Amino acid sequence: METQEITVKEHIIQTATRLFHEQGYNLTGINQIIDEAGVAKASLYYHFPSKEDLCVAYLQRRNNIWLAGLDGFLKGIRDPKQKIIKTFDYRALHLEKNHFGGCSYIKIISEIPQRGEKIDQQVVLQKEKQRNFFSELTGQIEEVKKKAEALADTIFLLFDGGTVQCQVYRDTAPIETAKKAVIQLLREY
Amino acid sequence: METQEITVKEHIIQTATRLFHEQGYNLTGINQIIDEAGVAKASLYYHFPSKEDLCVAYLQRRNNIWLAGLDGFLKGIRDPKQKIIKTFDYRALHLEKNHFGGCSYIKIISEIPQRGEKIDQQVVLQKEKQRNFFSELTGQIEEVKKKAEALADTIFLLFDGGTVQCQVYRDTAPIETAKKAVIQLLREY
DNA sequence: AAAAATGTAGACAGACTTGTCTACATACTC
DNA sequence: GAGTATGTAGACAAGTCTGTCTACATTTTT
Repeated sequence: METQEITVKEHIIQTATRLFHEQGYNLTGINQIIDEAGVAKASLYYHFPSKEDLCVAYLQRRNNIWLAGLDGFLKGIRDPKQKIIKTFDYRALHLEKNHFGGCSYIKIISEIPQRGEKIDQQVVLQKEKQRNFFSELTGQIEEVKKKAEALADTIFLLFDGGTVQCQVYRDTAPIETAKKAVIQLLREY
Repeated sequence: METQEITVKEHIIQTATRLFHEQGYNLTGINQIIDEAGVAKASLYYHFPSKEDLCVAYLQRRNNIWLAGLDGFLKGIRDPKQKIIKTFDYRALHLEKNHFGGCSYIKIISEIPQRGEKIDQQVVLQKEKQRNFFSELTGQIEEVKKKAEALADTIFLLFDGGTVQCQVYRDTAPIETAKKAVIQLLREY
């Protein structure tokens, strides 16, 4: 386990991530996951008590990877305004790479309507993390201090709006439009 | 048939609408629809060749009702800017009434990943109708003429962003924030 | 060397799914 | 009055689903 970097558990999550995102959660069966991952069913249920728990792990991991990748993409940029704008470029690349599958979190709560349960809680948690990313940056813009939270909210709306419309139209145009709107918004300060 | 206003077919669509929106498309079975509608299975398949076709009918009907209801809500308002702003108020009411279930079209393409098929085409069609609603109004704002399309795009981004975030947070706050951003945007002209 | 952790392979239960089919009833049109 | 359209009731096929279980293999830790 220490010798090979990728464990069976990790391999299961990676396969589940791909399938959940490409086909959706409800249309992806446990049997397909173990087939494509090349593992035994007992191995999946050894690491994850249920499909629901596997989904929670997928949601956590996905945002961690997104935020880490974004961090690398923004490396070297100091200006918080530029960081915000560049985040939309990263989003465009990410959406294209993921075949315009949309936002994992919005997708999953569209499939799983039971509110207050594990998956729902995880979605709210991860979306809050995404919002906080923007509000930390708007808080660093000197001229804006008092309106930092409201500005972050508006940027986050454009971010999610762009993401879901890219999903609908299978094109990066909406997120590019969102980026332009954000640039305009930041120019006011 | 002519005597009673609500036909069996209509009753099926209404029940499907409620269930598709509350539980999601994939988690709602044909059997549940006919049980709750109180109709026979053969009646459903008499009016709709398949579940997919029922879904298309649901998507069409839903936007027609939304746009008709919106039209009534905006009756008496002349100023296109005010119409746009009031649309966000109507959206808030609508989302609350529908228990923050989000946008039917974004939900359904999150569940059904097969692009290019009937349902997918219907989603793109209805989202285009929604976008056109805004672009017709921005086209009526005298001062803005040349930027009308770009302005409509930004408003539509805020509209969808607000809608999906209301779904995540089960609160009208995001669509209210979107409304404020739109007001700010329109003040520039 | 014994024990615990982690793995494979696949049968099985019980419940669900969409769509087809038979058999029959009612209502409206010609 | 015959024919068509629309309706009910429910069995059925053929497939899917999640999760449990048995039986056994390999690796790691104690």
